[in-house]
Amino acid sequence: MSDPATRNRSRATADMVASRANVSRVAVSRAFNPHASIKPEKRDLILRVAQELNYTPDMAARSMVTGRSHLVGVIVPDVCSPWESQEIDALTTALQAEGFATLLFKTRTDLSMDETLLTYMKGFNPDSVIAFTENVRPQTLSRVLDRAVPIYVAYPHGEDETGEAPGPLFDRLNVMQRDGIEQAIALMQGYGAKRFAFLAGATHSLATAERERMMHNIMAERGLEPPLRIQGDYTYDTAYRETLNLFRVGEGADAIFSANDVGAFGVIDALRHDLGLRVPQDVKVVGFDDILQSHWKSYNLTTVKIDLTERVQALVRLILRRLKSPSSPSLTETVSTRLVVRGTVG
Amino acid sequence: MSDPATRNRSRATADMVASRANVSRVAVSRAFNPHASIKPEKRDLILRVAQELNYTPDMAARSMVTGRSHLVGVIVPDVCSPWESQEIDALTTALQAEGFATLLFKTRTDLSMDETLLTYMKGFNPDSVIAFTENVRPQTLSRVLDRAVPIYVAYPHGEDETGEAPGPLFDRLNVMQRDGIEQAIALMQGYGAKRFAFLAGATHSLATAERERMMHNIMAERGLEPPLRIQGDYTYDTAYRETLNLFRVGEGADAIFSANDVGAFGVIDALRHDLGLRVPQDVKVVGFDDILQSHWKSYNLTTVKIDLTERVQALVRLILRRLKSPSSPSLTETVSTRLVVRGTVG
DNA sequence: GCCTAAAATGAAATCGTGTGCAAAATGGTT
DNA sequence: AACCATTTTGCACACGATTTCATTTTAGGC
Repeated sequence: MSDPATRNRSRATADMVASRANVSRVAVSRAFNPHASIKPEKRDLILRVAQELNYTPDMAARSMVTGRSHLVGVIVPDVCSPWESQEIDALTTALQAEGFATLLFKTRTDLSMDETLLTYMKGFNPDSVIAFTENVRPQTLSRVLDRAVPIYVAYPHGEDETGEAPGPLFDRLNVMQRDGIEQAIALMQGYGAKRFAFLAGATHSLATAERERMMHNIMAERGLEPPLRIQGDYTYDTAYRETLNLFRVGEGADAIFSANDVGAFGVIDALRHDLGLRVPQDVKVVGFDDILQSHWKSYNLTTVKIDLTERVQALVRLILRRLKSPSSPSLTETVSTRLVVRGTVG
Repeated sequence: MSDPATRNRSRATADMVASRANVSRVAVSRAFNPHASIKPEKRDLILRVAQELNYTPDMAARSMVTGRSHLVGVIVPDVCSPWESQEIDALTTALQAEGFATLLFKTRTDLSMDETLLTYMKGFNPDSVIAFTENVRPQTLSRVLDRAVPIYVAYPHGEDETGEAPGPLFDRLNVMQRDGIEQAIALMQGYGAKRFAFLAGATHSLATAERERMMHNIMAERGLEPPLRIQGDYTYDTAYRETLNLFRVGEGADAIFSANDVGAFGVIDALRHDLGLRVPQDVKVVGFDDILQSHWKSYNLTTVKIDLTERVQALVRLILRRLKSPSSPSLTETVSTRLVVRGTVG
């Protein structure tokens, strides 16, 4: 009864496998490590016995000694948002393929609990952290987490109000937003748009700020007057409401560029179902992201596509490279954008 | 230089905090455990020093001795699916509030890699596992994972083709699908629907099977002839295509009940944009789930709502109760459904 | 100031694994 | 058969915490 193999009903350990296979515990460890040197027949035997006992190496114990948890922390404000859920989906798939598991955390929209959340996450020792949110500042991330953890912020980093740059330990994932935006404006202009409007995302978002700035630049270059501005927050409901406001109180527009697709849906529905305007005949609409819903016939949205596969692959490439050589200089990957033409312009 | 507090640049350990605060490592451990007995001033000192050193207890080390990883494994086929992403969102929020982190895994739609995935997940020692998928059979789950891990399958368990029941260790989360379905049929019938059709979800899905069975029962009770059947797979594209097929090749229908909301969107778009039929005047449509997109004006879908908050709270309640008393008899929580009336029936 | 019950303390054992290192086994050559 | 190079093996330690348990300190009542 003192045989470790039968002592306990809970998880099997390497010791149990060892005693059952008449080998040392070290051999069991080596059998599960592809690079370790162990006689092939011995490894086969051990793996067979391990399977019988339903044994799997304990990641927690393993991570203590190797220093690798095989966990990647992912921070998101809303898993429900189509774009974010698609990013999480693609990322989880890619990480899984590389042997990492996704540790998912949700931030609240207010910034109050940031540090608590990050501190909690830190306890799990993620090998890397990816923040799909602008609710957490990069500076806070790098302060709370240990500097040894590679951090990725899937948005333009920018400097915050303190003027402090994120520091050299941040690898960058650039999205060449300009290409797609330029194509979008050109297309709308080509179909005769005169009065442009920009539907902004959340106020503190750097991504929407960058998109807006580029739109201004491009329009100036083309001799167009600056666009009107609608303050949104990336949600359907706000986009809907503020579009009504623009056309009822304000002057209206004949071309609306939304900082994201979901916002564009709100714009379209407000125009069609409440204002009695036709899209694209009366008003042209372009979105940003190209989420799965954008090809649904009710919207059939012309939009600036960020290639998600390309983006996630670049991200994973950055992570793996950084984990392999933690002190190498800061890297940058660049992802392109391009306009996907559907039915909301002309 | 041998002072542990300054020895290493990486994560701070309890030892470093201890030596810096002139206390024993045990005291540090107790300072972070709310129930431990330690003099308040001492705890305050330790917590202050810990904060200075940016110390956080290592979950991996902690879990080895306590046996609790504070991880909950979540298995999902598609994070992008609106319903599932909303479930993950609500669940992650609820789990976070209870001190658990979400460990997210994606299954492939084919069943081939099941065991590999589960085995991998097992290595992380999740305290509990929730499968939002029918791609993994409960039997496989309980076989691969240790029986000590409470498993939740967020779908009707049913018996599989082997006739083997999942076993007594599964707590159950029942969804009272009948209430909502009955209301839906009554409403459609009240508005004069004569010829019903059911848009089924994926072929192997037990949830869609149950919905279909109930629809049949209810219609029989009301003296209605059995509905036509459209084979879908929960996706928009298939729903769209098969609806076209039903009306072009088949006889058509004037009331379509979809096994999920996304499918209903496909139905609506096929009717309106391709078949030139009006919803709800010519064809009435009801969905199932009530996802966030269902109130969008372009669809404004009448649908059977599963209360997500209620459902997730029940799930978390089950998990916590099971973790507290692992050997208590199998529990069942029940979640209601009800019809949300919008604009696609009358 | 003394006695007792309760609270606080720290040394040592423990959880399950990977790794450095020295010893042993193996295989191929002369 | 003796030699050397290479592979394989196992002991002992490390990782970073928690938890007994025996001991010391504190607090409270007389």
